[in-house]
Amino acid sequence: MSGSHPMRKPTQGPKAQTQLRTLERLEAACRTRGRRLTRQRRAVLRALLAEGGALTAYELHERLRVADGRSTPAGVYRALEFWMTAGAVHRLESTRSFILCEHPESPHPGQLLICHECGQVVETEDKGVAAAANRLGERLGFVLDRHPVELTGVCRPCRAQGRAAEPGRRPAT
Amino acid sequence: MSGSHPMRKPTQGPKAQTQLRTLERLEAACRTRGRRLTRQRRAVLRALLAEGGALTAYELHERLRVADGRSTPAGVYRALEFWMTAGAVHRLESTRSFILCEHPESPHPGQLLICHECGQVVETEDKGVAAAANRLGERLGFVLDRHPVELTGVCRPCRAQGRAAEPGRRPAT
DNA sequence: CGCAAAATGATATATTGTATCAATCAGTGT
DNA sequence: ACACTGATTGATACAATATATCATTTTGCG
Ligand SMILES: [Zn+2]
Ligand SMILES: [Zn+2]
Ligand SMILES: [Zn+2]
Ligand SMILES: [Zn+2]
Repeated sequence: MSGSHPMRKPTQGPKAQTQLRTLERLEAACRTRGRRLTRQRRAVLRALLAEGGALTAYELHERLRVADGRSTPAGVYRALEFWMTAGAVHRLESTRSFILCEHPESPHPGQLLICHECGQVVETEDKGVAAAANRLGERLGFVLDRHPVELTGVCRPCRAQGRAAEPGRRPAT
Repeated sequence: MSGSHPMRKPTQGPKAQTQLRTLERLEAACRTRGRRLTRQRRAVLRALLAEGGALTAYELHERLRVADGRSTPAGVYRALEFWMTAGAVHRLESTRSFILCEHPESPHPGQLLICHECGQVVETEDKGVAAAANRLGERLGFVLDRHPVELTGVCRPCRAQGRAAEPGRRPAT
């Protein structure tokens, strides 16, 4: 993930501040509900926050191993599973990576816009997309779940920098 | 894929007929354009057609190996890559599997509705979802590519059969 | 035919994700 | 503080998914 996209800047802007508060809230909520807030789980959450973007399980493992040699892939996956169940982390299927949820306060059918040039991810809660998807589901007899919808494309900065050839699939020419 | 979802019936209805014609058209188109239509590529396409649903690369490899012991995972992945570039096959990121495109005649930003109980996949070209996604992309500076959007949920038959507990994520209770 | 480009076969390896089970830890009641 | 109980971890092995490399074969073409 981060290795293959060296362009992403790990800014610590107001978004990170908001996430930090959210994180503390999440951790607290966790404790008071019988779920256990452990060293490893906390470490995974904080590593994702520090990164400010998506990381693969093994990238997380590498980072955690620096501070605590006992980290294992299995442990990282277990922690990720825990946080996904809690709604605090999303899995990006298209890049096999994981990212902090930006609105963990409330359940939400969201969208994840992913730039396949720089790896940037933006999370939204667009009513239009959600409604259209639900209508489509109804029409076809599907009850959609609330996993965020992944939309891939090219972000503005990447287009400006000339990366991003033709968006979309090449026609079979 | 098929192993984990024994409920899917491999119907050979009118859809399969349509796909067969499409397949022949695709194969012919391929030949006349300098792209080579080879034994292995044809075998992959026909295996997907015979299945009538999604298969993982290794499931394809197993099927191909029966008829031709020389099939390798690498070869299967190469053939899949070829057909995806040609727009004839879609990759389902959420299940790491591959499926024939149901409308390969024309390029399309489509949707793939995936039942996570039975593995059924329905491909659509819903204007509403496409438009909403594009509007969202514009608003955020993203030019979306044309990979189909994956929507997961539970299909009607599966809901009727009592499978499909609560759709969506459990709130962090 | 004889060449060059495309594709394959064979093999090795990288990446991503789970299973198992004994040891440890966190919360609970005494 | 102490022991009890179930959740969690550490350690290890392994399964599943995907790509890299390169010599050989096939294909299209002059
Ligand atoms: Zn979210
Ligand atoms: Zn970008
Ligand atoms: Zn399609
Ligand atoms: Zn179903």
